[in-house]
Amino acid sequence: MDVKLIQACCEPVLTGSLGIPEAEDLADAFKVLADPVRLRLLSLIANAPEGEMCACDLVGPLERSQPTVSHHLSILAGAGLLTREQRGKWAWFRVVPERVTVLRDALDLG
Amino acid sequence: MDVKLIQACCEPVLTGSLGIPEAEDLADAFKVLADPVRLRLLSLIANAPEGEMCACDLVGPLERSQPTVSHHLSILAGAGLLTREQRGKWAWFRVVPERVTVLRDALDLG
DNA sequence: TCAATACATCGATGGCTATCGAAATGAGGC
DNA sequence: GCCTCATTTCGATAGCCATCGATGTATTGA
Repeated sequence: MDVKLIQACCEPVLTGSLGIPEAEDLADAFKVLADPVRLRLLSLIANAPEGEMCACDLVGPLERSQPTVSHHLSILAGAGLLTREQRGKWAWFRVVPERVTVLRDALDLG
Repeated sequence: MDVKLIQACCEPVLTGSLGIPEAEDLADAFKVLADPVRLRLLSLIANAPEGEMCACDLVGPLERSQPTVSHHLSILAGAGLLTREQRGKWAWFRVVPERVTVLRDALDLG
């Protein structure tokens, strides 16, 4: 995947005319959300007790191989939807709600 | 594409634990938005003078072939994001804002 | 009835991506 | 310096999807 940082780029889709580059950026951003494994990763991490989770505890619930989970975590982090913090040999992830808000705002109505 | 009707299915991603089927439905819905041509179609139609546009006036601005535009219009209509009305030999499309809202709500924060 | 226009469908193709096993990287502990 | 464990990266594969040309269908007007 084309892991590009999600940024506010434009008026909401329905209230302003969307240029070609803006449409491509937005489409890339939605592409990150267009996978059930990534949506569940976001959900699991956002609802974790301390708002964070270790990668080691994410493989089980998702029923995917460890490399696959790592792949999706890296896409989410690359888009800025997750932060990654290394503590010893474990990697801990947190959701960045502001990034989700950017996408939500793109769907605002006039 | 798996053109499935977009429906409110679940708690927002970040405030409730997302089950497997709900995650798949949501991912399918975001997949519809994850294409620059479809985003520009939504934008063009939503910002048209009367809130509607004829398919014949959409091919030009998009710089895609007529079959390709027709393909994307059918995916958007299948997802319920557009309505299609046939008038004589022309097909007119309108945005259904409530469907967009369903996706926006899925991105609400706790 | 015929030609022209608008749009959808079909079939094929090229590119992208999710997935996995295997190998590499890197951090702790002994 | 080794060994182990967590994680990432690599290479390969299978399936999906955007795209287009060609064709089919329907409507309008001459």
